[in-house]
Amino acid sequence: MLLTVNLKSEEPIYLQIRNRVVEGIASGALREGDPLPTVRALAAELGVNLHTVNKAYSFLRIEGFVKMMRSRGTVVTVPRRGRDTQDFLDAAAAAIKNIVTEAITRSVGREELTGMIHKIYSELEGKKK
Amino acid sequence: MLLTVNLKSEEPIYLQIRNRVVEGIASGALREGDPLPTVRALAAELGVNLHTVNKAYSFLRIEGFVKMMRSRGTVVTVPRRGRDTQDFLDAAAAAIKNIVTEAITRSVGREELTGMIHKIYSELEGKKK
DNA sequence: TATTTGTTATAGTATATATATAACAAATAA
DNA sequence: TTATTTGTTATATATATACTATAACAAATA
Repeated sequence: MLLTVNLKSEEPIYLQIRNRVVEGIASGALREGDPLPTVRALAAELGVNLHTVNKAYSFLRIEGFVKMMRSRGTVVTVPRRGRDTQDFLDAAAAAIKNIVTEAITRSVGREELTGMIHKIYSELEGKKK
Repeated sequence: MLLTVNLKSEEPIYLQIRNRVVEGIASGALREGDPLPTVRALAAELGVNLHTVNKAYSFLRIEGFVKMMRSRGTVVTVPRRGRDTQDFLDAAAAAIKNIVTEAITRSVGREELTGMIHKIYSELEGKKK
């Protein structure tokens, strides 16, 4: 199953679901128009509450990753470059600032961090066949 | 003042304090042995509770950034490479994975992210005179 | 007309963040 | 010795977030 979660993780369940969907889109496993499980079906499959899945899907909708349609279900939508992209870049810059700051205090060089970036790009884009 | 916080931010106050100290160490503004304000003094200066500052300092102590001594105060300690460094690298890899994943879905290239890394390294290391 | 599916509404539990007071313990200062 | 400083511990309260449990509603579909 593509959408799995770790109930013991300190990362909120709804964020784990959200991240799995984004990863699916990034790797090509999920494409424009692909249906996601219904909120009730995924909740039952994961052993969590309906509202937890609904929260994940609602976040994804706000971010432009899915389209929810009552009585029809939820499908994947690949976002185009737009205002959401700028929001992402701002958040990424803030997160990277924290990472780089601590890296410097621990004598971790920039090659080690840029290496992580290249590694994950390769892993995910490699799956896009 | 070096240690400032935004009380309206959604980032917890104790984490803001923690991050300001790490930034101070990264930029060279804070060095091994430098005293930090007492928990009561900084709490009064920022207009927050004593326990909020204590929580920030306690996290910094666990991470190896400060040494707290009852009746003497708290001083900066620059961590050396060790087990804490590996914990940091693991956390950094997880955070970067999330960033890269979303970047791919938004057609943001790796140069844009590695550029952010180089920019912040330069800004912080440039201050070290 | 019945079913499916997202949506909304309450309510309850647990945890995290922050505050407010108070008291304690150890080192230092007077 | 005594008083002060400073970190530490202990309660208690308030708010927000995460998650669960039920129930009902609304719109599209079968």
